[in-house]
Order: sequence, then C-alpha cells, then structure tokens
Amino acid sequence: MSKQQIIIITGPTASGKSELAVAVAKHFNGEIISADSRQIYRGLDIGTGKVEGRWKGKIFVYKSIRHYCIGIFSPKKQCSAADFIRLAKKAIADIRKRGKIPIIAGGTGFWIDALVYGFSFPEVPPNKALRKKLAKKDAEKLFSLLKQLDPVRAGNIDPKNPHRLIRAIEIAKAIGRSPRIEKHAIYDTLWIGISIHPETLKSNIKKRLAARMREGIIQEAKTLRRQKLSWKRFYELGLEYRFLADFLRGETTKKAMREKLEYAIWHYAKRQLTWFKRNKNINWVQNLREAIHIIQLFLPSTDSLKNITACRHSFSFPQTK
RNA sequence: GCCCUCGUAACUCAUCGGUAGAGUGCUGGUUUGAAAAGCCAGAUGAGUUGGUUCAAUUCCAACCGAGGGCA
Repeated sequence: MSKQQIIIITGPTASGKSELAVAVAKHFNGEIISADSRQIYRGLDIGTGKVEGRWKGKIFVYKSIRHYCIGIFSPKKQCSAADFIRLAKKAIADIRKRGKIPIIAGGTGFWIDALVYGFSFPEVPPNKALRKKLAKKDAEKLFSLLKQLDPVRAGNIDPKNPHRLIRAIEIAKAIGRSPRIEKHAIYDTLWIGISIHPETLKSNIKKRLAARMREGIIQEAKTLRRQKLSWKRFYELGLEYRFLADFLRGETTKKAMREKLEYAIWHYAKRQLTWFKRNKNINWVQNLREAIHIIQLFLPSTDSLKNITACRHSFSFPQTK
C-alpha cells in the first residue's frame, strides 16, 4: 500500500513561506495546512502574519486556496503538538477525499516532525492543577522529584528545563514510566525549505515588523485584551504578544519594544534554522521555479521522471545522536 | 583660550596598584503533548605615547577624542 504523498514547505520566519505555499498549491492542485503554533489561534492575525484570507463558512480561503489549521483554536487555551496532529490528520484526510495534494506550510519544526514522523505521544492529557502546583518549584526540585518517579526519563532530560520536567512528572504520575516514543514515517513526504541569505532575512524581519506596526498590531493586542486574554497568556504567546504586553502595561516605550522585538524575532529565526539544519531530507530552494522543479520530480503525475524520484520515497528520521 | 568631567567587550556599566566582570548583543548547540516556549555553551576588551613602581586598566604627564562650564 502506497503512502499518501504530502509536500512540506518550511523555512525561518519572514522567508516567504505563505506565498510560496499558495503558488505551489495553485500549480499542483493543492491545499494548505498551516503548521504554525501561533497562527492556529483565533484573533492573532497581524502579530503572527496570517495571510489575509476570508472565511467561507468553516473554511479559511486565501487566493482561492483552502487553508487548514489557521485561526481555529481559542488563544486562551494551549494548543499542543498532539492537538495539532489530530487536527492536521483530519485535514489531510479531507484534502485527499477531494483529490487534492496536501501542502504543509509553516515554521514550527517540532509540529511538522511530530506529524510526518508519526510521533505517538503518551496518552496523558495535561493536568492543569498539577502543572500549577509544579510551576512553583524550581528546576532543581523538579528534577529530583522526577528522579524518584522515573529515573530513566531523568537520565535523558534537560535537568534545567522546567517545561520539560513538568511534563515528564505529569506523565510519570499518570502512567508510572515514560514510554519510548515510537516514530515511523506515515506519509510519503517531500521537504522543501526556503533558503535565504541571513542579511536578507534580517532586513525582512525589520521591514515586516514596521509594516505590522502600521497595520495596527497594537490595536490587535488591545482587542485581545478586551476579550480577557490574560497578561500571562500574552507572555506565553511570545514575541510580538509578549513585548506588546510590556508596552501596553507601560513598562517600556514603543521604540524600545520595537528594538527588543527585532532581536527576539531574529533569535527565533536562528533557532528555527538550527532545528532545520538537522533534517537532511529538506531540499533547500531559493524561488518558486526551483520548488516547482523538485515537486515535479516527486509527484506521480510526472511519470517519465519516476525513476529519478524513487530514492525520495523512503527516508530515515534525522539522526539525533 | 581657560577650567572641569569622562574615555574599559559591539552597547550600557562594574573593577580603582597584583594583568578584568555583569547584563544586552554576537556565534554555536539543545529540544518527544507549552516549541514564537524553555534551556546550555563559546568568543571578544582598558584611546595613544611616555613616566613612577617589583607590578599600572587603576597613580602622574602630554597628546587625541567626547561631554559640560567659564569666557
């Protein structure tokens, strides 16, 4: 049985993923699933740089291409990688039903990996009360607690990362020991990454932030605030929203906010790049033409080239030490 | 022209006789239900030229540069 073919378009923030994805979708009769851990929320539009699509019923459409996993989750709740996988799988099935090719487009590397490499997360839903309690402890305390509950997991976790420690304790308390996470490629994937010169990326980030300010990013934050989004949540959402929260509370000036944000977005882009670097399956392209060329080699409709593409149909998960 | 203050990492500032630290930035890495989060590591320096001293970033002088005051 042959696996479902999907195309993945990724790259750092401000590299032009959304537009490339739409162009590719038009060219190859595809539909887009956003893999962006912030665009998935409702109302985070300007700050996350969502494309300016329209809702047609329950479907978000931009340039007549359907987009899934955009603006569908309440920003008051946390959307986890596991939630994303469920949503995305449904979208893929839906797209397939209509005979189109799914294109995953986004910069949240972990979510994309979790989806296409089939991570099976332990069946332990977040325990809010427990998390709240554990949040009061520092990393050292959390680590020694985990060591008692699950020494194996304690052996391979980052002992200074409270987020991970809390999750590990949550799992340990629920099911005793952290299971090994199975991973297997469940789709036939073509990875495309947008290659962009660091200086260009830097200037894109600057320009884009300036544009967002003009487009009313501050107004958007005020609206979110009026909808009772907590400051804590603003902080958790990161980047734009985190710094906007400081500004709206009068803790910083507009100019300082903008400067700090430019740095923060740049750091974020670098972290994304570090993540992608490990994935040797990514085909780095510089423009639409290169992307189209690679996709033509991948899709079955180009029969004459099938032999060349055979090697792409199987791949291994990137080695992690 | 005279007087004062100041010149330490890319930036803001510590050290004030025993060969320099922090925060931010920079570079790299990590990441298994918060991933735009969280975390780890690394690189880089005393304006210039003299003098005093066993020893000068630290004291003195001149010069250069910045800021302020008086004229």
